[in-house]
Amino acid sequence: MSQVVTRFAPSPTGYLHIGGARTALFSWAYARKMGGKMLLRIEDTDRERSTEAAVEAIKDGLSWLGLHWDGDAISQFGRASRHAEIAHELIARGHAYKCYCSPAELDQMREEARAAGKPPRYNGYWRDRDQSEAPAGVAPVIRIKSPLSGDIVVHDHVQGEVVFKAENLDDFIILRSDGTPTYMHAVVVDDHDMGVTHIIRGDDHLTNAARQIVVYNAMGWDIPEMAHIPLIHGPDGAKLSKRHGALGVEAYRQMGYLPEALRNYLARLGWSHDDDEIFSSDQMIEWFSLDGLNKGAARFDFVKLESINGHYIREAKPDYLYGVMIALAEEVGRLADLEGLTANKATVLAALPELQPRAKTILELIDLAQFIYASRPLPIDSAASALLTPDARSVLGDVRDLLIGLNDWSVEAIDAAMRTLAEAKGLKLGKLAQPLRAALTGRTVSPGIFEVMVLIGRDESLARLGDQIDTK
RNA sequence: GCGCCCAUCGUCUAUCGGUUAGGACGGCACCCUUUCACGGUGCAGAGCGGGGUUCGAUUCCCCGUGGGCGUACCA
Repeated sequence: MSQVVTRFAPSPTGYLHIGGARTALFSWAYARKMGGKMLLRIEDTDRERSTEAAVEAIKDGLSWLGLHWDGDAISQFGRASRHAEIAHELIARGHAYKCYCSPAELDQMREEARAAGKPPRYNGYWRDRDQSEAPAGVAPVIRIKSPLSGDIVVHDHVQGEVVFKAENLDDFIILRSDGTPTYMHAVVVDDHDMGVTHIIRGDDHLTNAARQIVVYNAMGWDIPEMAHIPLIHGPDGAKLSKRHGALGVEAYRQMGYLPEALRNYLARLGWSHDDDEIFSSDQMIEWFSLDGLNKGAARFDFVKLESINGHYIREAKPDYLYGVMIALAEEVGRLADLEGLTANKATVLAALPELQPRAKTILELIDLAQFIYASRPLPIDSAASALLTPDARSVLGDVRDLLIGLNDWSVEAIDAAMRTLAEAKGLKLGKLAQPLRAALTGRTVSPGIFEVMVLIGRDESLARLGDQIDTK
């Protein structure tokens, strides 16, 4: 059997949205699994809506997710002459013809069909009409002769055998009056010329598959294997709106998601391998098969994405995370954080193992690191200031006295000293630790407060403590 | 309107005729604990409705219902 060739064929009218990313992921995984190739074709025949910026956004998105395509991206628009050539060949073979109908006539046909309870379609007016009847000055379109009877069946790896009655398909346009190809025609010619063996795409194309088969048959070309995967829906079951996640993958990066987490989450939306939830790209490639694809649409769930993201943050190496934090702070314009993170690299790196289990996104990770480079006197949030009562401040005075006399500035030594002090004063450790946390971080939530003290150092710790004791 | 697709806990899913219907996220409770997380333990939670087929249906078939997609000289 020949080598497997899949393709991802987005139209560059915007960013790489989440549904497209998943389609690409499956095409990529299948190609890798089979030792084949995944090609990238930019469907830019709609000159009005296609932009170069979108092409770049799509490529960036794929690269960020680690979905590398083979060879150069192919521009569909650049192949227009080939599409026209095939359209004319189809006429020569008697499988297509020129149609001179006006838009008004077409509208009327659709109205009549609808009124008769039939699918709105072209009635084949010029199918067998002699070209000599052509009206003068009208540039014709080229339509393909769709079979008049019988069934067209799509053999789909996900949906099974899907049967369409020929009478429900009309003679659709393959070449516009301006000589440019329609999508339906260009896709077939390109997939054939590119040697695509497996088409994996959204099931919004399932009906199109039947029409495309008409073109394959007319040309006598082999029909590729097909797998129409269900679409991703929003939390409400309806189409995915922007508010519900229909964003470009770069938006996910900016929200602080790791590419490996997004990739893992997307993989589990519509595909599964037993009960496995967390897996690497390599494992996915090893396990992937078209049989594992689901038929029903899945709903996008940010909460689960966050959970998976949290997992990958916990597992990650600090230096990798540090790099992501820096890049993200820069990308989203958090300059103060970028500066603090950069100036305190060693401390941030040392703190990361404490921070990681507490963050679900990289943005949260940055927030958690702020205590390291916050400048004095620290801003104290409302919950923290509520802890700094007069009583608490006086306890902090005792804490400071104790700490000043401490020779060994380690977590163990501070811990032991604090416990002794708490016991001596008949207080629970929390009564000392919470006000201390408020004073040292300005918040009520942080890593272990003794770890914090070691991280920021003795001088800074005592200074921040002093700010709260002396200010009152 | 017409055509096509889909349907298991709130969500993502396992099951490929016989299971106490399993896992994950989320929820709740408890444990751990200087806060918050992390981690651990436990609990609640599902086969859309109705007909068949079968000794036996979540699983196969039909109807209904509910979603989705398509129906362009867009892709």
